[in-house]
Amino acid sequence: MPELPEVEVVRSGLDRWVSGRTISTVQVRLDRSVRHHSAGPKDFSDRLSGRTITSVQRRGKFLWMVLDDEHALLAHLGMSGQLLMQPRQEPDEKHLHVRISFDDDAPELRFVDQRTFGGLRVEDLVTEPWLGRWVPTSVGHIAPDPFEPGFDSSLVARALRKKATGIKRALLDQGLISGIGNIYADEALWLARRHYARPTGAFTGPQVRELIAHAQDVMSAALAQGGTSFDSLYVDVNGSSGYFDRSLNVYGQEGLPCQRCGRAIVREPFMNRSSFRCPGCQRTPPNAHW
DNA sequence: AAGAACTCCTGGATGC
DNA sequence: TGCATCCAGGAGTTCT
Repeated sequence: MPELPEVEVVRSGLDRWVSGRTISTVQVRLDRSVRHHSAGPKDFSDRLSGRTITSVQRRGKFLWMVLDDEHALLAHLGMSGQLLMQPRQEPDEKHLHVRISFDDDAPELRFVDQRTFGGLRVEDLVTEPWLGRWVPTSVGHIAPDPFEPGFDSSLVARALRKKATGIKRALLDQGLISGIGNIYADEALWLARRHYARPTGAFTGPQVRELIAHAQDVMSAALAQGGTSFDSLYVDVNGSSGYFDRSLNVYGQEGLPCQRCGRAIVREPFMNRSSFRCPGCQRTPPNAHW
């Protein structure tokens, strides 16, 4: 499941493969994959034909290709989305939903997505309120991620402490800080020895900043691993595969001993999914906000 | 209006 | 063995 590090691997790969190239035709094979493009699949294709991609950018888990007409092709990978560079003669993947062809002989760009939570859309660019950065319309409410120049953890801490909710809900709130998903939230909380239901209001500013620093650390480590294996035609999303086994301390580790205290990691229902924590070093706080 | 719940989806894993 | 159920979860939508 792509979170910030996995999306960044895709972004950097795409930047190398598609920047400067001109789109010839776009084939939408599954309308659902462009469902957020309000004007429909035909308009989606029409707006891309003839456009040249100037750069590939990212905020949190959103990535977009800036076009030469001041619009952007925005992509979100959802749970299982992949953006692949494939030679034209390569057989279609089972879940190939959108094919973007270029006016040259180099590989085409394919959007492949088994669970179809991801999608593509063409949007205007707008100025967002935190850094004044030029982003696609629907990214306008997504807060800066910890790797952006100008990211201000003090600002995040102030906003977060004002929320009436639990700390993990806040970490997952892309309007507060973006890029963090279920995996890295659990890992950052373990590193900071915090329970996921600790109320945001119980945190001091420095405690929030420490937690954010841990999130940065774990995502940097993941990015370092995902980045190493990427040097082929294949712009992949499973940067998680190598990372999963080696470095995760709590996520998916139910029943295994905590690397700090030896207590068995527990899995608990949370927001219709799961939270993993060590019952020894991440104690349930008073006034827990589930 | 903020915060929480619900919803979308597929296929591998699990249970009987 | 085969069928049914569970489970993964990002973010837009709907609810309270």
